[in-house]
Amino acid sequence: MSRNTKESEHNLPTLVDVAARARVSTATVSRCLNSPGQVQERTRDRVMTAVQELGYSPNFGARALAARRTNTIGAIIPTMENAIFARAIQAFQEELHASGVTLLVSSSSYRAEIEEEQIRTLVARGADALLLIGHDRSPAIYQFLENRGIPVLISWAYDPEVARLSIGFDNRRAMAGLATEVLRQGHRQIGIISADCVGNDRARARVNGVHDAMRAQGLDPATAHLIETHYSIENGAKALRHLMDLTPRPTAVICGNDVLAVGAVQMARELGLAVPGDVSITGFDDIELARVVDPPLTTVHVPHRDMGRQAARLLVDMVAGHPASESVLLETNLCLRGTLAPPPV
Amino acid sequence: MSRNTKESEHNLPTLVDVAARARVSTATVSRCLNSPGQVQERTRDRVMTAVQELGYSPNFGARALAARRTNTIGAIIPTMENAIFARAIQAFQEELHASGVTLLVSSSSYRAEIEEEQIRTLVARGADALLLIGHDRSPAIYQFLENRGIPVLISWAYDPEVARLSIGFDNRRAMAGLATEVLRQGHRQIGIISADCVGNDRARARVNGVHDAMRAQGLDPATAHLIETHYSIENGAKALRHLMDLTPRPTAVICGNDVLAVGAVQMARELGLAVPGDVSITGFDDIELARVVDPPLTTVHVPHRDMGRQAARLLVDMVAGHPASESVLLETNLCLRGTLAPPPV
DNA sequence: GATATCAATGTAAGCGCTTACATAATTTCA
DNA sequence: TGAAATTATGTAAGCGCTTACATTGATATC
Repeated sequence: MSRNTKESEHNLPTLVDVAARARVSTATVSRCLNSPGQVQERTRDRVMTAVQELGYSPNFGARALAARRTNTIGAIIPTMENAIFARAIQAFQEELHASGVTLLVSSSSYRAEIEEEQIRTLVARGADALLLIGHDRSPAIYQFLENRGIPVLISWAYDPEVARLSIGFDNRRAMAGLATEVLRQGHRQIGIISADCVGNDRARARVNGVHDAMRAQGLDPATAHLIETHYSIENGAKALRHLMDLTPRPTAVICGNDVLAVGAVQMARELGLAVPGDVSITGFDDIELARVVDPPLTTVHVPHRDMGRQAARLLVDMVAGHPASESVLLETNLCLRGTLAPPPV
Repeated sequence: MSRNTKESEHNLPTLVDVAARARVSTATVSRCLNSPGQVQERTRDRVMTAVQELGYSPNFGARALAARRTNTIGAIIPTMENAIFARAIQAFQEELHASGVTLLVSSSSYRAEIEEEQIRTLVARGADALLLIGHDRSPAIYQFLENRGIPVLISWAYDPEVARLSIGFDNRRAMAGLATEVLRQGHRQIGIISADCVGNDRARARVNGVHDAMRAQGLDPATAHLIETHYSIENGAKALRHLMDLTPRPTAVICGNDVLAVGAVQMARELGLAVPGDVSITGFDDIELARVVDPPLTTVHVPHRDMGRQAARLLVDMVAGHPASESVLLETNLCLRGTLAPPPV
């Protein structure tokens, strides 16, 4: 590229310009900006005036290059379109902001290869640490992060089996709790609508949770009909229609999240089935939708906002060299609402 | 900071390391990475092997500094917690990704001063262009962006009065259309629940739209009771309760968005009022919630996803030096659903 | 009054990369 | 076969900042 050639070249003011205008060295300007205490008030005023007059603002790349840190934390979530991530990330960002840290977010559309690419991009951009969702990803990428010394915090999952530092809830146990309640109410024919379990440890754990509960009641998990699909209201609806065509027909449908469950509830209504009279339906997450749908959804409440906030604090500490000694387990609680009742007689 | 002193110092491989290992110059490595065509296959293989073996990945800051561009576009939205922004941003990102551009998003919590700070941060980080929501912001910040030669696209708004390039819909006209329908059905006592109009041109335009429709029917806009509040289901509910205490009581409540409207519908139910039998309620945006609530919300459909996608294309063109010649107007359409009916007799 | 101490500022060496320009190696063609 | 044209690679000068270390000048201490 030709330099200083294009007419459109915008020559932004640099530290040197500010220094010249304020009649000080670049070092002094830099100090004014980074540790104002070190410089005399008279000088500082002069510098700040020059900064104002020139409309100077520091170049992040240069700063990162010279200082070797960015005060930036990256997060990669599967999608912004699910309120749970939006909510957690919002809290995460607010908390980071309070610590003077900038957040870089990307979403991977639940695609592993996109996520990997984004991890590399964020690292290249100098993210000091990363927040990721769930454990499932290639060892290579974990190795990459380790080589680079980038602290990583896994969220949305708490799995005692995995050593990696994480903050989250026990998806399996939480779902087992809900399923136990479903069984307690007398259901024996169970349908499950889940996200794709491959590469999604949270989804898998939730399905396993249902199976655990069944086994505990002496039921064969294999009798639960499982449908895997992408998270969306529409897919939840389709899956329910499919389940309702089965013989014997499930009297309770346990969904991997609220979005699927809402779709299921709507389809049930469309099919002329009463919820929970003809079929019980449960969700997971407790998003706003859950209370808006009629009847309100029986689901598992997950403290998303709290998770986001705490994750921010943990990561800031990790960057500062004080990693938490162990993973953080958050509690979920059952929200028994209108969509669950005993099976029809 | 002491260099090479801390034991924890992670010395990442640099271009120089790769060059040494592949026995070529740094220029060649750089070329392999940026314009592989320029380098002979044999050499390239050697370089790529070295890159692999060292686990090299380029330093973004250094690259931006040297190349003077970042292939990054920034976006600032009011909040991630409203599905409309999440949805648009998702589409925006997908489209940018296809053009090899990285997206940096922040959310400002609807606070002007936070937004300004974030604009400066994004610019300092080298964003090649910016996507912003709505027109309302200080002239100083527009000046700042102009000085820096940063292309800006305003979204969510199309206001023929404003010269700035934008993509969006005519909030005022769209809301006037909905309000006209409300009036046509016979409502004369109107309540309005809006977001805070100060600093929010979209909210203001929507309120004005209602007023326009009233004037067109020979009604005095001052008779419409306006409540301004933050967007949330809860606030929508509170506002409705307030409106229902008024004498004369509004027979129709026009809400600034679906979130408020959903809150209003729920509160109506709580108060034992039938919707739309006792009171009609309308929203704006057509988010998923609108169809989930019972009865489904009469609202205005806005093509969020489409707006995000097109915004990405426009911005990529702007960065490439081909700015669109004029703002893009997107069409909205009325969704007449269950919450609107003639007033009780 | 000379010296030690301290605060304020300046000097200049990089940080890791891209790219204009120089040079070397290869191909083309008279 | 040799000069010209073409292609592949190397050299080195920055990009805009931070910061270790050097310098200066003022104040405190003997």
